[in-house]
Amino acid sequence: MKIASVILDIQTQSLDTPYTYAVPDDMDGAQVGCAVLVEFGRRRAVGYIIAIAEAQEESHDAPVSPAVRSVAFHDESEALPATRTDRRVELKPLLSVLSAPYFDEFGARLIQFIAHEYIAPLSSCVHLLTPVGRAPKVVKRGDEWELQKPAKRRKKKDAEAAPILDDADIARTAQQREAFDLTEGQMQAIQAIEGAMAHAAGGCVVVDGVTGSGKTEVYLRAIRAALERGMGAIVLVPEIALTPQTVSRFESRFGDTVAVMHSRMTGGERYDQWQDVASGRKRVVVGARSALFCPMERLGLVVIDEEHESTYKQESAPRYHARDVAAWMVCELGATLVLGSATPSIETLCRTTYDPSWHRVSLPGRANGKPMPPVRIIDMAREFGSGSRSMFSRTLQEELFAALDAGHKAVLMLNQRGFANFLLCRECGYVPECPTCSVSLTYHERGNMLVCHHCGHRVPAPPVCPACGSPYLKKFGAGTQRVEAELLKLLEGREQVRVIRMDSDTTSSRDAHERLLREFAKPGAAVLLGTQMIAKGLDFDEVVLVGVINADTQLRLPDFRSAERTFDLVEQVAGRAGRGELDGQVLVQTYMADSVAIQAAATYNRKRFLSDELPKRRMLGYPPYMRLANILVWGENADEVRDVALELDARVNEAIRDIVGTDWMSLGAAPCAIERLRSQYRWHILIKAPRDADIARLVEPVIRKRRTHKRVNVACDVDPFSLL
DNA sequence: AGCACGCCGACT
DNA sequence: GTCGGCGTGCTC
Repeated sequence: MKIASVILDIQTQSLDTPYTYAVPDDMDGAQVGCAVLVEFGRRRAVGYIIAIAEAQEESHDAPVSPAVRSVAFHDESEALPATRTDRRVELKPLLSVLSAPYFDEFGARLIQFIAHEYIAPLSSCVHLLTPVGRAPKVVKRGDEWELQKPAKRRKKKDAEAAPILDDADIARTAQQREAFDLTEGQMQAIQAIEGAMAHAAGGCVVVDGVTGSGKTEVYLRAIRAALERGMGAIVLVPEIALTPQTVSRFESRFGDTVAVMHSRMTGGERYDQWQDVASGRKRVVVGARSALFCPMERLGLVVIDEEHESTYKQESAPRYHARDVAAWMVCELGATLVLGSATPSIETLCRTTYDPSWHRVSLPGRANGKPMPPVRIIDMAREFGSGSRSMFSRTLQEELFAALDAGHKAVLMLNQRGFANFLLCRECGYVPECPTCSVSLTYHERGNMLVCHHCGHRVPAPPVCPACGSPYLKKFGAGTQRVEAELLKLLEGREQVRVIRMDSDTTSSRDAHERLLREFAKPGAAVLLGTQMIAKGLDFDEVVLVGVINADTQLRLPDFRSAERTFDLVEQVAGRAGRGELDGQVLVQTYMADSVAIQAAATYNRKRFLSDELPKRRMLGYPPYMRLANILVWGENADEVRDVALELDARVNEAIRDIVGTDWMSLGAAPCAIERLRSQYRWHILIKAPRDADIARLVEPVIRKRRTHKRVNVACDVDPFSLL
């Protein structure tokens, strides 16, 4: 008889462990990766098989067999005392198989790796590998348990008839489409990648190339090399860079073997792509973070573009980092990882210095041989001192007019959406705050509203101070709407200049992003004004001027990565200028003109930035020298949240003392920087561990072995990106 | 999560 | 004497 290890699709901490079921002898198709229907207690549940094994029959004369279940999949035999539950002889049988396998043995190991590494529920990790919205469910109808199977989706006939092409054939076609003028750096990068592929030892190549250095061409050739070896490839790009522009570069090289996966597609569209990958019709996947988990056979290459981007870290369970999961996957599979960026993360740069299987190849020049545009820092404090009150410095105004009058384009970036940061009463100092979050509300010109950027709460802006009745409510700080308004005033008399605003308010509809960029791309003078979402990927030859309105908003955040993010942002946005024949220039306005992050970025001097930043990180015990884990505690009741946090803090300190020792430390329980979010009070406990530490070894027992509290939630963010 | 078992208060 | 409150514990 066979037995199956099953993860139940019930989202509860106390049930988040594999259960063992008997596979009936006459049941067909029960394999690893299948969804199955099981009986669990008095109810029914959907589960997923993560292992199948032959049951080891115990000797028949033993009156009470010590449990068939201890044929364990995990070695629990020595750890478990002989309790009453261990005497169970009968395993319940699987009731039925609900699907073809969603994943294989490797997928099952991947699920368990992520659950352990990120201390995440197994069931949430299973769903990384199941197609969205296609998984079966059971629901209670009255007192009956009813199975809901998603309707079978009919595929377009032509797609179904499409032949499965040979990887080598696709590679040959792709090779014919290649133009043969690579730079020295590109050739070195491709050599390094092919070398890593030949070793098949899970190597990583960091393609450290300035913007415009031709990283995409390197990816395309690496993919071709993978296909030549009969291997598939996955390319991850940040969600916002997943434009038709990007995708078409891959499609024009590899044709219709390219699948695209991102969150704006409908469930059905994504399922079609998922099916095409599973069936082998698509051998190249381009997608956002979650595309890493598509059912690719013989995966040989993972490319992560803009590797430093925070979008690769999932901010809800399982809180995995796609780069780090990909690194594990390629190691296990003997595949190759390629990380590309103009500004690789400090962790990645550091790893190339100590991990012999990680290599860095630098592409120091642009593919077209043009120099990087000069960057000028404009000290806004001095500007204000000399009498200028505008958010556009005089230099920026002059250069903007010059560029636009010549019929060229400009990009202006700032960090803040909305119109103003906040309202402030000049008589009593009152600042309107969100009723459910501990942050001030942002003023939006459209509809005269106050909006919370964390929970979306909206109220009409009060005409007078709600606290004292004073009419003197001043709008402080500049958002995209306000800059747009001022810009339009500045451009009076230049009506032919198009102004396009791009922020999350104007790009919320399905194809808005693309439509706005197309509008900007039309011939003639235009200004693209936007938040950070315009800092990367944008590639328009006619952009001669890039202006950063406020380069330091990021720098002021109480976050250990703020300097790195500022450096990255300025470097990335600078790369938008002068990409074509025309010379470009970059103007960076800041009130912190002396900061090393901004000065180093303006001179493209990463070495200088690192020599300032690394000693600080080392001294304060932050990555890349230490690993972080942030235990989050939240709930409606402030006292209960605090009590749970303090209790966990005690457990953490015990565990550090008893399990790991003095090279770990905890900063103790403290309220989060944003103390309240969506009516939930929030505390956290920050743990610092050695860089190569197994975080879960300490934190997992603390989190999983605790009695669950009805009104207080606990989660752990391993390798957090932000500590807010 | 969902359901049973279990031991104490007010009702057909 | 039963109905039912939600505390505790178990589910392969």
